[in-house]
Amino acid sequence: MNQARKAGSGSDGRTLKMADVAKLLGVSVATVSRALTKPEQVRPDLRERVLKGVAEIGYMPNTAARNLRARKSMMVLVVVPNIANPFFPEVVRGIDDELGRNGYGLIIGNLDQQPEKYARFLDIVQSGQVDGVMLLNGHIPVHQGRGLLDFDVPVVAMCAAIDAPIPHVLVENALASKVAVRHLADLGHRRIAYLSGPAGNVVEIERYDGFRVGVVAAGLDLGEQVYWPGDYSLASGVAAAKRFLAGERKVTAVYATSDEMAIGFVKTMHTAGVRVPQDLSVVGFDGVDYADFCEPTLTTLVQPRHEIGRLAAQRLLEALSGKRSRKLHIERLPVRLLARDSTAAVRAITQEAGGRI
Amino acid sequence: MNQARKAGSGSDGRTLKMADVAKLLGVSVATVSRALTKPEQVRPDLRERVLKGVAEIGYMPNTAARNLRARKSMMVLVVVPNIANPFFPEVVRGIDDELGRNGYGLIIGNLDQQPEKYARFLDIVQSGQVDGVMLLNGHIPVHQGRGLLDFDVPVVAMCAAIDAPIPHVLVENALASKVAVRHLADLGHRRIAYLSGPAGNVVEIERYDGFRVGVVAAGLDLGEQVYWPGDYSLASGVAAAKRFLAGERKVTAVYATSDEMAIGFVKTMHTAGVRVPQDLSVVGFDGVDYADFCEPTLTTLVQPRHEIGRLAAQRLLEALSGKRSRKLHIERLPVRLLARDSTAAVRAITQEAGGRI
DNA sequence: CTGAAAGCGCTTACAG
DNA sequence: CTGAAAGCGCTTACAG
Repeated sequence: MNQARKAGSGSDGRTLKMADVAKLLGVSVATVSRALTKPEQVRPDLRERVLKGVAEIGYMPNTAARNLRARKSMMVLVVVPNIANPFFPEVVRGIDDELGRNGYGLIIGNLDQQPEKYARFLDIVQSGQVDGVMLLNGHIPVHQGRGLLDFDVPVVAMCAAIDAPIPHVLVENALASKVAVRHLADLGHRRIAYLSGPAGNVVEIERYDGFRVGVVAAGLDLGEQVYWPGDYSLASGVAAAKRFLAGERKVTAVYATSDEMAIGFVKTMHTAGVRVPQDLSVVGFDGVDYADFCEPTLTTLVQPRHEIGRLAAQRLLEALSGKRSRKLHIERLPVRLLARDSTAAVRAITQEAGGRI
Repeated sequence: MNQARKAGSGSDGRTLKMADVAKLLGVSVATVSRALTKPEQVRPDLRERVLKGVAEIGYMPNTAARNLRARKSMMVLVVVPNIANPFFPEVVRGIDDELGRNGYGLIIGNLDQQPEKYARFLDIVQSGQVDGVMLLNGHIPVHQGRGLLDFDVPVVAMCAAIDAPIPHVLVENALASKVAVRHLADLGHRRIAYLSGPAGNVVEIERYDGFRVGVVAAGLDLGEQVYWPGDYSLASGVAAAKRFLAGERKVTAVYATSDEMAIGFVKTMHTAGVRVPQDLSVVGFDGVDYADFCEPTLTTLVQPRHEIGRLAAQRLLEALSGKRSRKLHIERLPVRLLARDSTAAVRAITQEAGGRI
């Protein structure tokens, strides 16, 4: 027999349970359990002996049994609108860092634009598989009369606001828009198109409001700015570009409220022979990685994605430990303008056109 | 009291358990359990009555209790090297589609280049939290003497080969390289640089082997081709570009074995004033989304990411149902060349240089 | 501080 | 086909 013994299993190959470990160490099951979960309740010398024995044996408690008895799962459900959107993974990493440090695991619920998935998320909550929920999707999961808030779990929202009395971690959307307008105005732009997010979306409302405030603050004429409808998607950026190309071209700059839209817009412009930033300056929003791969590299408003996740996870942990209940509590993180190559001064642009490369 | 009653809870607010439901419906707990998990064992009329009652009450069985008793979790661990790499989310979606259809959930283990995370993954397996494991990371998780294969769970590998007797779902790497070389040779390129993956990596070996076979098959001189070391990362593409710029420039085309490397390479070239495809053609590998956002859009070998995930999940399901045991079994999916703007004919290029835009 | 025992909420032989 | 009962592997009052 040169086959290695299975880790944490007896000579009969069966997985060891706590009773086996207790017998092996000559203590009670309760003592093993306490040494593992409430070490301060066991006398130091005994505790060390048990812990050392457990490590040597390679024992690991059964999660289902522990969860059943302790009535908690040490798992959190993270609802993401679309995991393929490059914005979210970094937020999830922030969540994972903070939650993992505290012993919690993640179940990622990828909504994938399929609202019928809400049913499964609610099942996960109702069946006790998670102790808390983090919503990045802007909505309370609801399905056939059942709603997430009907269950007794802590919930926090992030990235997108939700009309419910729960803690939120958002960014300074209005301020970010002001900064974008200021950046463009400083470059001499007087007429800017605002490429919007989905109508009715709270984040969108904040950004548009900030845009108008920024326009006034920069001394531009509100009546000369243009509003283009969009929905954050690449496709809506492409659509906006096509409408722009087909109509009068009064603006010299575009402020797109997502990088995806900005990139779809720029690509379509280039295909049509309109150059960015020579003919048109473009500002994006989010700071996704590929905003630095495209050409020109995209000037954008960088959201602190990791920090958003980390802070929201912290708020959930507070709720899990009973320190915080369900009530509206909005925190805002700052957004940073990262000026790259998609924005340039209005006049210099016209002169230098074609002078590059 | 206009507060809605909590779903699946009694008038006292306590969560309903199966015994409560059974009493409410006037049947035994066993019957409720069977109606839910083994409906064919219950007489149709009774079954319907129970199922209807369960739905009306809004009852959902406790997962921990079910897992403990049934000795399974209906969860699968998916080990991903780096979830922020845009290649993986689509593979994970393929897995999720197939596994979800069969009632399994996913725990995503993001390795994030931190091998110490293997310890946590092993804990997840050893504590019975998952029934199977899918490895996209090219390695068997090992930590301090414990190894994944020491546990009695089905394991399948995908995307990257692993030196262990388990099912694999890979792509036609060698063939893909041949196709890339053929594409470049058809455009008139005679000297190609091969930008490699990590040395020793089985997938890399296959791709390089296919490259050499393709060179010979296309009638090119093996001795005139160039090998550049890389590791699939954006940074290694940038590094290769810098070395290329600093040395003799003998090649007219580059075959990068990842899109990340290709994009890093092209960006660095452009910054230095070398144009793609006018001065140099570039082929990538993977078919990530942003290969279509960069400029020029990247000619690349598209991997069937969703299908890789789906097929591998299917193999795991077979193993979970006992139809398949742990043994080496490699399946290969085809890779498709998607010709875009980063490759062009050698002669036409030189003539047209600068003629664009 | 430690141990014996109850019990978390299910599933599944077993008996009828 | 249905039900009564054992038991999955832990944690946690409770007693000492």
